[in-house]
Amino acid sequence: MEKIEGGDFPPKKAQSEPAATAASAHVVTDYPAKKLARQLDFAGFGGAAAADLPEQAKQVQQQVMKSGQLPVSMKPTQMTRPQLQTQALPQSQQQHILLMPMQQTPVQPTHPSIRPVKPESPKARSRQSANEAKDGTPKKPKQCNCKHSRCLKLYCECFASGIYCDGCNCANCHNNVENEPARREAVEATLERNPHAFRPKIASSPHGVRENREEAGDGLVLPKHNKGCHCKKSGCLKKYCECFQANILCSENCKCMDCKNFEGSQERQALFHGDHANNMAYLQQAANAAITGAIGSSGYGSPPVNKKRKAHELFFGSMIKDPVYRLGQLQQESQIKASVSPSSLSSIPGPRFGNAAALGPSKFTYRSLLADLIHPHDIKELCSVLVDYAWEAGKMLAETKCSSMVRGADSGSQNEVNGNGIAMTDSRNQHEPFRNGVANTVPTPPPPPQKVEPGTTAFNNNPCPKVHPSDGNGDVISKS
DNA sequence: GAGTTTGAAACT
DNA sequence: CAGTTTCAAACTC
Repeated sequence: MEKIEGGDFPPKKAQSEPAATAASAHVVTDYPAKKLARQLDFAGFGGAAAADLPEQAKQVQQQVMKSGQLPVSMKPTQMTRPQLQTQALPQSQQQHILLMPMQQTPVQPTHPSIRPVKPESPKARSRQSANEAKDGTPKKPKQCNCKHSRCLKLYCECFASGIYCDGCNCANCHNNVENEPARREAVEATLERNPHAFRPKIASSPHGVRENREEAGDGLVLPKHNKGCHCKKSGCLKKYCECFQANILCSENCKCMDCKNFEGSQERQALFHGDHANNMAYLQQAANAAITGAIGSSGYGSPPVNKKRKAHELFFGSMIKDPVYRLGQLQQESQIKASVSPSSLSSIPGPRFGNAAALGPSKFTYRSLLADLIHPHDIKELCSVLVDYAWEAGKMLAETKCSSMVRGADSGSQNEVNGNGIAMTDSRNQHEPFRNGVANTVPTPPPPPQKVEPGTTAFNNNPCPKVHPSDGNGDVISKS
């Protein structure tokens, strides 16, 4: 029995039909007639209201509705970090950005949700680089393998990310230009079920993306899963867990069982604690994240965790079992360490070092959108240069300090940090710039080394409110 | 590569 | 809202 195209959605075994043959005129008839005006909740992360969009955006929408593609030349009126990221994308990636059907509402082409890196789906991220051409040419960030969803449900990473399937291994795909009407209906249906369906899952804060981790002096941003995970068996330490996959700690939003994805978890630490001091993958990863952070990552953004896994393996080989994951975790810690003064570190023993994840937003991204533009050796060179400069600066500052100490005034400046976040009085840091993995010298965003105060939001936000065995009462470190 | 496990999404 | 089913990714062998 052959039903009208789309009439059997979800398509039970209708995979014989050519994906691209469906005439857009009569597609998907069993979707309830939804309110077409509904807009993707891209604004959920601070996107402008539709009415606020400039005329330019409307023109963009019109263009997109015609082509199904986001004009690369679009000029955002309010450049935000995600926007910058989008613009920084190679055109080959941008071409895959597509806009959700919004018949009456202008597009918000600059919202992170429509970035081609599929920030929304951690799953998508883990395979990102696996889809890069061997020559390094960036290709579609991911390839789904959907068989039954026609790539018109959130099961499909492409669909969930707001991009067309292209080169995927999916069957009976309707997530393409040829089936735009069907796709549009699917989007509407999805939004009907969940207005936030296309909203990023990982937020830098409960209230959305924030430009800087120290924004408004509110301490560090603590990214967390908007909905939280519901893991039962994975302990939230496998990529089944969206939090884990996004490389963030489980939060109070989670309803997981037997969660081990919390700071202080020995199981979690066991996953990424290892000899990484000279791990090039780690170095590259951290640098990558640092650059991303500097360029601008919206927390949810790319945590990209994994999908660059294969690329990393290509670059560095299988130095560790799961380099990407470990890298992310390691880098997370190293940035934390780098951002905290040595004295505060030394006063906090090991795993009890409080909410480490809360201290550093590093987990935001493991794959910079510039990753396709900046090669690892570039990063290495940059790091080398920075190391040199940091070294020189450190020496100069140390000399200066010595001078002032000789002059008699300084009685104890052990906690001071230089502009690069390097504790100048800590000889270990002076001589081992990469001691913590990467480093103090990785080009981290300008924000000077902040001294993390336990009283900050980050500290007060126990990522996992549940009481964990190894965490005692899940308390936070009290500075006093 | 096939089969299993897992948890989100979809459905009832 | 809770329970169940479906789905595709992650994982294992």
